[in-house]
Amino acid sequence: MEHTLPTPRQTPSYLNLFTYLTANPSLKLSRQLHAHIILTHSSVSVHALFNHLIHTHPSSLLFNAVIRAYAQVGHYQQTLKLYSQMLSMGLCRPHYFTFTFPFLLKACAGLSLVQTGKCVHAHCLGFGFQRDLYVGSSLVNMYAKCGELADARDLFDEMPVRDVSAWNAFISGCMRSGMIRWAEDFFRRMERRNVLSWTAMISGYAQNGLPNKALSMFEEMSIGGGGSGVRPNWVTVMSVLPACAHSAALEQGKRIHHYASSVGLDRNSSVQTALIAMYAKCGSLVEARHSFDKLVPKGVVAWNTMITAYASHGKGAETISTFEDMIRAKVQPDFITFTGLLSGCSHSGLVEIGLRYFNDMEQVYSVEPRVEHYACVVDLLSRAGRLQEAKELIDQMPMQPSASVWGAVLAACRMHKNLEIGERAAKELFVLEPENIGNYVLLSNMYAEFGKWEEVDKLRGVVKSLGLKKKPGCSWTEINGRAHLFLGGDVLHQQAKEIYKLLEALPKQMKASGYVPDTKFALHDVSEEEKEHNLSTHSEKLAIAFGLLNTSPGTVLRVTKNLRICGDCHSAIKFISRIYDREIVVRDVNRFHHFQDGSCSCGDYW
DNA sequence: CTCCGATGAT
Repeated sequence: MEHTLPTPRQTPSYLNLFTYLTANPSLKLSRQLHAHIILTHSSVSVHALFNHLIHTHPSSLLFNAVIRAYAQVGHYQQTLKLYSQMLSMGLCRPHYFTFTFPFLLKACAGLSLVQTGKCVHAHCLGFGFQRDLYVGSSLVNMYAKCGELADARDLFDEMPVRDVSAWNAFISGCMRSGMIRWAEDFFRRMERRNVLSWTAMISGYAQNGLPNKALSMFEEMSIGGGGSGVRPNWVTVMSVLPACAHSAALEQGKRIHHYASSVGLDRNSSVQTALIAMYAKCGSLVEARHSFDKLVPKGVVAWNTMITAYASHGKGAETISTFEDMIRAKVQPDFITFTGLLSGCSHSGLVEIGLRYFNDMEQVYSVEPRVEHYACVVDLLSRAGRLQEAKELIDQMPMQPSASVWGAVLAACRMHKNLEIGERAAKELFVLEPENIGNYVLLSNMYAEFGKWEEVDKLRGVVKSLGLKKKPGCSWTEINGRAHLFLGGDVLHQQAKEIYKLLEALPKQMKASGYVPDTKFALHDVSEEEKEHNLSTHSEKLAIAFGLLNTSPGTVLRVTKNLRICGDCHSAIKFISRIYDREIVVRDVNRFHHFQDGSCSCGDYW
């Protein structure tokens, strides 16, 4: 009769477990220990037990069993440590290694330890496993995951037989290293593709900033791949949702949600978590919250997602109350929880509360502050205009300030028109990340605001000599499931005439109700009149005008911009929301703005 | 036994 370990509700005393396992030496140890690690979510008792067993019944079978168990639950350091311990005890019966090497290589791959991986590779050769299919796939995977694509390729070519896993391993390694073309090439050359092949491509596209390719690949898989019997699984769905989130493709996200429900994949908690994030990033906090409420039990990632969602939408009170709910639910926060919480305080101007959480995070919540948290607090102080305190905090940091820290200072200096500290921050940034165009643009914009055109020219020269290119601003909006993209000053659009007509009428209407265009956001040294015109053609305005023209009254407009929203546009959109009686949700690189009845959810604090 | 894996700030 098959013996089973007790469930966690009846967690055995250590002695019982020990007696139980030592009394049954013929039991399938791997399965038993594996089950125990999973059920108790802890390897502590197993580890202690193992140490006793190894002194009473030392055998390579026991080592292999535990190595396998640790590898399968992702405790890779333990996996590798046990292997070397085993060798040092003189236990190396080769025939047990058949199943061990793939696990060791998985551990090396997971930890990105290419040197250790090479050692294991040598052992594989030494024990004569170089022609084994699983060892071969595992080696390809190990080298590919560690970024050693040439070695991976050589091993792949040398395999006497290649199954679909070897192809998949190589493809996902290419994607991880950003070698999209190689991945595409191999994917096309495959004779047989399984669900992992498709998912590797989809997640690879999503993670390499090509959300549209990820989405079309998902479509192709669902329609074109359906014929060959490959259906998306929960990993596929979980991987494609960030692509919807990235491109703010709400309609497509809803369709995928619907698909997931129809095949029962929406019961998977990782899928549900990805749905929360997708809805939040597509601008629909209501649906995000709805998915969050349906998810039971909620893990730390789900809580983090909801907290961060509120933070990015500028809902400070909700950010905090969700965090407090999480604590009450006895879920241990992690470092991401605090980046969400602190940035939420920052976006909502809750300076004192944010500082209190920062002080409590280590003592009360046992989360050690990292440089990201300092960046959030520096942002919190700087945004509120407390630049001096921000500088003092930077001086007291226990680690080197990162680019994000100085980046927060620079952005706030622009907001508060502090050229002196801004120049200092920019100087640091030019050393820390000389290739980041954004910093030059930001400083240049500050010089422009101060009318220092010769400094603007100087910086422009620096940017040119470094060979950096300015990112063109663009905005897009989704109508009937199709995205419509606009560049600043776009005149090529089919409806350009109507769009410009609508926008040209705006200044008059606005001036009549007391609005003054803020030309400091037009950053070229040209006449005031021209500056006004430049402003009227910013991509976010074009996208909104297009939305007004093509949706029925009352429809919420959702616009996404690839850069930070412009200040003049911000005022104009507030105005538009009132005269056209529309709710307008704008997502920029940093956060969401909800415009309604002449005001914005950010309270002009951004 | 190997191949696909969600949440963060600036």
